[in-house]
Amino acid sequence: MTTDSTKNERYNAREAEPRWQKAWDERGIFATKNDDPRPKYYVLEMFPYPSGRIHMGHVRNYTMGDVVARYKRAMGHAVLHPMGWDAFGMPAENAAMDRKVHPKAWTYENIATMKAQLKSMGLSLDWAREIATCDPAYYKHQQKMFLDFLNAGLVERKQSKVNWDPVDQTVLANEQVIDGRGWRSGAVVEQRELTQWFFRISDYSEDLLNALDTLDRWPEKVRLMQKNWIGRSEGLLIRFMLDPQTVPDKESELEIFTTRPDTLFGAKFMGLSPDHPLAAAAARKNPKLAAFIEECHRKGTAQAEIDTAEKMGFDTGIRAMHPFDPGWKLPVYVANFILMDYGTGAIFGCPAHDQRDLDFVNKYGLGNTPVVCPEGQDLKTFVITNTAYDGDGRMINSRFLDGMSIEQAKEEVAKRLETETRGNRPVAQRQINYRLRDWGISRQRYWGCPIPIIHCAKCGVLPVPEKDLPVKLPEDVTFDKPGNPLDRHPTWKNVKCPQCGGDARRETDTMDTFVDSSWYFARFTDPWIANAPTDRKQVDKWLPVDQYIGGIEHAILHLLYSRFFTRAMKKTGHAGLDEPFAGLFTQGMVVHETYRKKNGEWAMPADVKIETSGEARRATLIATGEEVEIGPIEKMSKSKRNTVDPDDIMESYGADTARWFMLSDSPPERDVIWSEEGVQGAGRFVQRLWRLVGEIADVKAPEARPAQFGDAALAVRKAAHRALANVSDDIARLRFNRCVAHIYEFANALGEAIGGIETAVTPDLAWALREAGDILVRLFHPMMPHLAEECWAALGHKMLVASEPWPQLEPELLVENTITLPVQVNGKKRADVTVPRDAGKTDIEAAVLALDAVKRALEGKSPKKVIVVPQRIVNVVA
RNA sequence: GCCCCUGUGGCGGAAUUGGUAGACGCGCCAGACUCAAAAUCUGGUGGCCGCAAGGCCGUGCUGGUUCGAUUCCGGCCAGGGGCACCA
Repeated sequence: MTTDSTKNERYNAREAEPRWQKAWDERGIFATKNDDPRPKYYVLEMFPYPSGRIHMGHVRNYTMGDVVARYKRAMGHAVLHPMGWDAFGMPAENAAMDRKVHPKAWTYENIATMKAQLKSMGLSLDWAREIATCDPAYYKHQQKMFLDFLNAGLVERKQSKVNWDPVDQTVLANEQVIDGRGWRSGAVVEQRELTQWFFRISDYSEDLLNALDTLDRWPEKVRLMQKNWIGRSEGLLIRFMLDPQTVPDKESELEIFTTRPDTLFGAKFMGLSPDHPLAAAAARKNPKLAAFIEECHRKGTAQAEIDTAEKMGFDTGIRAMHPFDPGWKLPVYVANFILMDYGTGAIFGCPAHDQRDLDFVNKYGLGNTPVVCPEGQDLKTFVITNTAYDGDGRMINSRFLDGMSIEQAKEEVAKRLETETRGNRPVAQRQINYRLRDWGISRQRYWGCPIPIIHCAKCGVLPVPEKDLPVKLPEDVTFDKPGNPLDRHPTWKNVKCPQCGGDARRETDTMDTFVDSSWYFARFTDPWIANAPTDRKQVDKWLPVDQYIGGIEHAILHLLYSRFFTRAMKKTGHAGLDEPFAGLFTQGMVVHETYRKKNGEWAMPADVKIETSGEARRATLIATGEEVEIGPIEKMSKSKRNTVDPDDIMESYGADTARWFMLSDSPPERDVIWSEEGVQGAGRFVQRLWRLVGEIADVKAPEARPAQFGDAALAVRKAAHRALANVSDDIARLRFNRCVAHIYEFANALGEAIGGIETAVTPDLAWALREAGDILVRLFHPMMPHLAEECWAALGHKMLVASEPWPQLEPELLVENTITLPVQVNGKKRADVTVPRDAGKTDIEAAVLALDAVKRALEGKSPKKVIVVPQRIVNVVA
């Protein structure tokens, strides 16, 4: 079939894409109305930090979200698909220090650049709802909620140990301490006790853990990570009496937490955290102990040190009495491996069944007694030397517990000790402990949301009165000195006490930026409301987010904080639900080959040319022709220079090609390898679709639907509706790589159908081809929206395909009249058999046994059994 | 150390969840068009044997369950991720 030569023009993405973006903008078709009566669908991608330019990870993330948004819109939903900026944070301050630009100017310039980049991707976003967390119109509400949380008992001020950088004069997060040194200054980090603000997330430990089971549209992996992070363990709090002759001051007992009360008869020592009050009390009388505790404090910030740190202890001289035998005295050690903020900061050590305790006793010669014996183990040969036994078994060497299982022994110990009282209190009680700690939100930083608190020498710590909100960041600050610019601002921090009117001081700490991102999804539902953080009507309407999409790196912190924050908002009346994200999808990274020059420097993909001959690939620098080594495929990063700039791809191939390639091949949860060949393949397909649609547009079809369809026409219609069914199902399940494959298949089938036309097109086939063309364009529209508009127009439609409904499936076209079943003999495929769709088992069996291939495979033997699985397979067992 | 995931052609991956292994794409090979190139189109492409028809082998390794296993169960190997002195 020949085509008009004018239709042979290539599709020009660079010209077409801005044109269609403008058309969408002018018609405002992506603006969401809060009074839209259709069923709601809220799709959200994790909003970006305005670092400067978008990267390929953003392209992947936002493409996926956009496919879902466009699909749901076509399915008749009122879709909320907003975008904003996680705009507070350290990089802006670093830029201020390095380049003398104000953080605010730097941030807003980046936002402008990145917004233009996102717009060039053709995303169907409602930009009218755009928010930036550094805007006082946003953080004012965050301050209001902080005060509400404070009133509701969800915020607390307490002392805590922090990593302190003495050069930059700021607190560092654990991730910012590298090998014991500050990541910016390189100074040795100190441990300091500071008074900080905390959100009481640990009050919700149990709820946050239990509710994970209700999040059935979250990846199992993320739920598991959160479960481990919350870290629930059941155990027993036991009060040990101390030997009065050995105790300093008025201490008389020591409370410990254990999950293994069954091993109580294997105890060899008691351990105290260096921060334990009893350790401090003992140190007051013992300078050597005090020195040891000091030594412990100096170490222990750097991860590497903790990994390799030797178990060290110091005998306090105090002796504890065994709860079941007052005559049995246990030495009380201060030990460097015991944490103050878990349990009670004190343990009893059972070396035979705990590796750390074993390492400890082996160093100090305290010995061990096994009390759990593995099933089938000979008691006489059961000795623990260097490896503790933490498996199952029977109790031994344990008096009244002997012979019991671990579970029985735990229960027996708990029962005995919780019914025994001392000073009107039970000696032991059951307790559930969580690893999750309260969320410290104080940062000694400028570029963050100010904590709305005033410190008055007379009246104490006071909230800023609501009428004075927002507490705005002053803009006249300097970054020439280390430390927090707010702290040395001449006027900002000096205020009058709202209670007594005397001189008072503002809180100069700002909030952790994770606070900003813990509620932005709620603000999107009505970003205009000025007198409250949220409009309850809109929050109730739109939340939870139906589909949240982002990187796995946020599996714990951001997602856990948001879950807590939503609960806190519920308690203070700002929201009505517990779980903000009904569906979560974590996408994989974008990775790329690395290229290394002879001198060891990395080369950028854009500067490298790849040649292939046979199976060998060779990379050379375009500029000089120097051969570079092709290295392993790694996450795109500045350090390895294996990044590809989205702008370059948009420029040379267009947004649709980039979007299509991002969705092809790799399943969305896995890493995708960005390759030049892959992009070219996607670009080829864009042109192929354009030609194919051009050919269909040339077909003269009757207005009316024909009453009858011939074989060729029916085949086209079946291919179209099968593709429709498959693609719909796969988009709904976010299996974009399969959508892509099905669209390829469909385009291949259509291409063959048109190529097979020899003379004139019959009216029924012409009609079927036009129908198939319309379906094809609407199917790929969510992935390649600009090309789809261009094709839709070429097919003669006047409306935008972006506001067209999804095609109607005709299910009867999915049903075949005859089916071809594979035929196995003894489990090996030998033939196919084609039978009517509703053929009975006996008919199929007869047809199968008549096949030559089956007779041959049976070698004259008669079959023992014929298994016929309807619609699936036939297996002949000889 | 504890917990979890993954392993299929040269490559990315598919397989209706126990029923034809390798869809679709990339790459490669051959051909058509062209003075040539680009672009495009056609055919081939897991391995081995065979002119062919066809046969044998094949989803990390190794056992098992089953008429039938990439899929389920046991053991091992390899790679990746999370937590990490949490008592």
